[in-house]
Amino acid sequence: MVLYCLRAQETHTQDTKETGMTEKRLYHTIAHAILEMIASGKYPPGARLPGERDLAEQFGVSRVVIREAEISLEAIGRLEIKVGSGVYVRETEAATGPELPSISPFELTQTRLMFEPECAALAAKIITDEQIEELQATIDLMGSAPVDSPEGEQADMDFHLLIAKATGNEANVFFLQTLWRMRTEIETVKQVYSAVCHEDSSHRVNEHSEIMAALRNRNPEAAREAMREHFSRLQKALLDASEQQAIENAKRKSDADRQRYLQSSSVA
Amino acid sequence: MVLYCLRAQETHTQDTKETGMTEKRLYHTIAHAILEMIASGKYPPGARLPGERDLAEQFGVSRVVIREAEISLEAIGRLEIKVGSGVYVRETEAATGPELPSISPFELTQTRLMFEPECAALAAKIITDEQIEELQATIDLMGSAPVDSPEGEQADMDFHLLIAKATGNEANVFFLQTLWRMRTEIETVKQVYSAVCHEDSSHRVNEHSEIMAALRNRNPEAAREAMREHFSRLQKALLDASEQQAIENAKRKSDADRQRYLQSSSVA
DNA sequence: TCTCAAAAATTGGTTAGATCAATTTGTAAA
DNA sequence: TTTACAAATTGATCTAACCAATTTTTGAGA
Repeated sequence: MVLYCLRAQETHTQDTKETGMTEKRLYHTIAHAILEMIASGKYPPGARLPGERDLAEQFGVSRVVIREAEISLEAIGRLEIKVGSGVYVRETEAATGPELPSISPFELTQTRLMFEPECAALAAKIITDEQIEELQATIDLMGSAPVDSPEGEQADMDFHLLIAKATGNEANVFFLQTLWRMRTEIETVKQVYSAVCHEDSSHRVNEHSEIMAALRNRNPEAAREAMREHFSRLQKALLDASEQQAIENAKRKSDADRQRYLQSSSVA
Repeated sequence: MVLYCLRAQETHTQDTKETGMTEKRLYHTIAHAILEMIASGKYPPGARLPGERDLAEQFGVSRVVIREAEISLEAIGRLEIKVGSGVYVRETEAATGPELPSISPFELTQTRLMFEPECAALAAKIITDEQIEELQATIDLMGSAPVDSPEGEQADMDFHLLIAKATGNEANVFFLQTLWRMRTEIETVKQVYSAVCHEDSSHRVNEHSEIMAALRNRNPEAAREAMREHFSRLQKALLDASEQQAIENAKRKSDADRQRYLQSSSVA
């Protein structure tokens, strides 16, 4: 491998002129070589690649070229670059399409906090008895399913999705589905969410029940407020979790985040 | 544009620490800025971007960062880099974002009525003076541009998009863009909207100005209410238009029927 | 005046070396 | 054993060059 790449570098210009087959830019060649290293099984999904400095020496090129190659592979979802940690081989392969933006769990929760209470309020006005029954079923299921089980997750999604459907607006359904895709398909969001939901599940059933009650009474304001409370608490839980994860001077950041989000979500 | 990006660079570290929302790596920020330049229409498909050295100076970063940004955009097919010639905008464009469902203009407007007032309320709390200036520019532009002109449409979109950006939440920006895609890419929605906007444009500038005023005063409730009013009126206009259109369709149909029957009777 | 090849300017590609910031790891004190 | 701080690691960015491919300009010759 190393030999090949050294050769590729040394005879770089000639290769392109004589054969017209090898890549013109060095970083393309290197990117290709990195993909081959991964394909060879030397670096399985999740593994960490050697540092820029090591690779630069191995391939006999400058660090910049290594970086450019890794950046291009990151852009197409094959690598994940973590500052101060290293470069890792992505395992997803297929799931994460380029169609969703890269957002943080805080951003997702804030957007849900803005959108879903309005859905609940609208749904409260026109929800049918059958839909209320379906909603109740998801709550019962979530109460009996084990914590963190796929069934519990499914029930959680169904609850929110059914409320969107109860608005009778396909655009709302579409956005609710997209919000959920963000939660399950964006890697960083998925990790933080699942970490939080571990301790969070006890509150969830209660809060869903309160939303339920407001919908039963066809009370839009109460439904909106209950849904808001649901996500406000989740946002706080996320902040607490992020605080626990970063023990050091991340405290400053979390405090700033908390203050900002508490402030922004306080006005009804 | 340049102003925004310079700001992004200068306050880079602070941004990431205080909000946790903006991108951590500079070249991501620059890549995003380049995409915005393209989206603004300044560089249509096929056009050549300024050279690395120019962009580096404009954005106030080193050439390396510009290169990394362009390489990442090349990797996802948005740019084409030609050695010795320049960097060009790829014509692909289409198929950005998830596939849209088929919805009606009423559904779209209702969802905007639910979502965008919340964006306005949130933005009112944290919008910057620069962003307010940009917003005002879109209103001025819309006031001077001819009705139904592409410039007017663009200014309308920019107004709503800038408010979403002012929330500092990329998820909000994404949803706002998706809402606008629904308006422009779904055929039935596009037709009805353009029909309505013909008569509606006089109100639009006034309503945008009222939203503007609320944002200037950093008044979330007023901003929410003004945005609500904006879409409530639009919703009514849509209803009126659909009523008229239904009448016209009915008239046309009866005319056709009449003609057909007259014709058929004459033949007979 | 027109043509076309050589020179000059432009533009992306690469290198080297240095500094900064985030993260991880090692270590010593409590 | 746990905690807290120091040190090492690693990616991020900058500067200042120089190389190579391409485009533009120039000027001599037909």
